[in-house]
Amino acid sequence: MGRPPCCSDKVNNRRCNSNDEDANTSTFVSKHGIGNWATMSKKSGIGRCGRNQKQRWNNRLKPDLKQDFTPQEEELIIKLHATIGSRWSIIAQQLAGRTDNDVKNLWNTKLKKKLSAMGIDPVTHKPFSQILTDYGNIGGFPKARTRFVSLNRELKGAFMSRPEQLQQSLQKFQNFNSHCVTTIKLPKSETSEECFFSNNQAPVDLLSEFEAIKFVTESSNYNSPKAIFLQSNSIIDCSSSLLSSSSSSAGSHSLTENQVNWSDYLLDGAFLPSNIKDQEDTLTIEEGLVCSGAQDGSNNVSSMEDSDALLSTKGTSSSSFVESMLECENEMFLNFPGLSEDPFY
DNA sequence: AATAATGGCAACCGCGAAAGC
DNA sequence: TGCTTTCGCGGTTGCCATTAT
Repeated sequence: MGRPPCCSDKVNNRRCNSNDEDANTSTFVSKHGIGNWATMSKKSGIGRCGRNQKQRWNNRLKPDLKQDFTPQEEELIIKLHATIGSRWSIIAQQLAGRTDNDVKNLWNTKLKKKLSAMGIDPVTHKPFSQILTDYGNIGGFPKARTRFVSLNRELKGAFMSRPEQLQQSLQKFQNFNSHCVTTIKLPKSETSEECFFSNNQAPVDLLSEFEAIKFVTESSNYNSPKAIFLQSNSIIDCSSSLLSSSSSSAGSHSLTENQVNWSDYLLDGAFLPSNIKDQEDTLTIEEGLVCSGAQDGSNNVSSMEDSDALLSTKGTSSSSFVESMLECENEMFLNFPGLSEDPFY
């Protein structure tokens, strides 16, 4: 009847680990490899729960574990967290030699505070001011938000267990994306597709694909066409150091190669002041590209002055754009029926 | 110098899904 | 098919070192 119990003896679940235990575990693993930890616990005679032994091995004893996080890794963690939330195991798999526990601890002890200090909510990756604004405006577009949650639930399985299916889905999405771009008559920059997909790229760059899905999701959110035109360059290209960027405020929009584009850590183009966001839909696609710096394929974001200048000279015809986006959205849900499902059923 | 507060890291624990019988 | 256990994951807690008062 069922498997034998792993460990029910709580007495042995001590919090401390001795060097002897570690050495014993390492010896056992080197001899027998990694397998049934409950069995290992018994055979090794350590007297610790197999589950704890495994945890100890994975988190501390494994030979390929690294010590300190680099600024690039920190940035990647922030970016991935902004996209998929606290899926530490998935995030950790993108960082060689890192454990989910390490990533989680880094986030809780360092990165969360860092973002908060920058005025960015580490949960939503929006500025606190934006959250306060939203708080007074509850009831916006729950449909789009629900879809994003649904996406997150599906991501793990899609990325971790069915790579071939993922490639197929990505190809489908790429076709859809191309069609969508054509539909809304988007002047396609040479790098725009490469940013999100590469047909020959293997293995799949997880961050890029997350960005792509985020791209679709944002496209279905009616509030920010800006996000559609932002280039999704590699995080490594984006900046060199989060640590050295304390001087780059949220309002900084003119970036050099080594500066952090803090809007990358936000969702839904949240840095835009509400008065700009409200008028944003009135931009034409071409002007949107100009605003986002996408026309030249660079990662630079144009200055607020530029945006203001454009906004001040624009008309108010937004219906064609909205219709285009709705059309794209409908087609997207035809291609990806799962997106329309309620995440809790 | 003593004590309290804080921060960082490692381990613990509960839950849900998967797997074995 | 149902029960039981394992496994993976993520949130929480405990411990220790450092800093502040």
